[in-house]
Amino acid sequence: MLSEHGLKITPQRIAILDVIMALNCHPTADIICDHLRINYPHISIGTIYKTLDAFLSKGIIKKVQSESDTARYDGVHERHHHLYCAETERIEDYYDDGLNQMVNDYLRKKRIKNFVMEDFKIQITGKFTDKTTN
Amino acid sequence: MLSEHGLKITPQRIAILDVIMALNCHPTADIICDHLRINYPHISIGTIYKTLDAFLSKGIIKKVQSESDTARYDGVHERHHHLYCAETERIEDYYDDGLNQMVNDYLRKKRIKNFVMEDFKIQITGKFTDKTTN
DNA sequence: TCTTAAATGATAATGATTCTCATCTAATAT
DNA sequence: ATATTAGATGAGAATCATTATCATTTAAGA
Repeated sequence: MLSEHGLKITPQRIAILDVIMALNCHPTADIICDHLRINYPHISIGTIYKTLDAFLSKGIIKKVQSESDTARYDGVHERHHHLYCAETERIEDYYDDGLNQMVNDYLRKKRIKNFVMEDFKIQITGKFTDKTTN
Repeated sequence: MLSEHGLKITPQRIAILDVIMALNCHPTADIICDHLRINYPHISIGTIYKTLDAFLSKGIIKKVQSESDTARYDGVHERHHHLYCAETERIEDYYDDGLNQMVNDYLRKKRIKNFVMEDFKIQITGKFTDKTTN
């Protein structure tokens, strides 16, 4: 996966990618760091940020769009949207192919003036009625 | 508007609200500060942040969801979505009642498990083909 | 194995946002 | 109109996330 994108393979990068894929929540850099330190006590937070940037620019991960001040990352590639509770900052993935197609068709046909659409994301805000598992 | 929400009316708050409504882009706290300083050279950036927070908690303004590190604010109340170019960080409002209704109907009918929807927002990412006016 | 460009780690620097606290002021009661 | 007071302001310090610096180390190809 790393070499596919022309990134040098290092133990740190493998570990970081593993953690993001294993935690399939939407972790902050600090949360990623906490998990890495278990097996990798000396990894530097700077390295984590630089690696996350490298992954972002290659499209291996995405930043989650949110209103909060600390960045959160997402390793899921399939097209999906987010359920978001402003109160608790909890974010869950929402998969819905029917919704994707419907909105995609609509926007493609619409042809927005002065804009070429590449992608879209829906944030569905509200309240969760169950408990977190993380 | 301020008294409706139980906020004390001060010249600073009036000025801040005026600036947000006048600039109908999606300004950062710093940009708001720059504009305020023209008529209000002594206003403190701390006051601006505190006032923006007060406005947010009353629902007078909204934070824009984005991937960037600096918060941007939005004073528009009608339901709308955002056109966003990652490269230039430009954000434009996108109004589309047909889209609103279609997605709203779909999601209401769907009844997402363990979640009560309150609202949704669509970020349409891509590239602008014209020049900014700001 | 050698070479080298790139990655890492430690730490300093930056920039946005929040906090503190003494002073001031809007709103209400007098 | 004046006094009272809870809440707002301004200036600056403090915090937190993120980025930059730079000496050292390492992956990858020759």
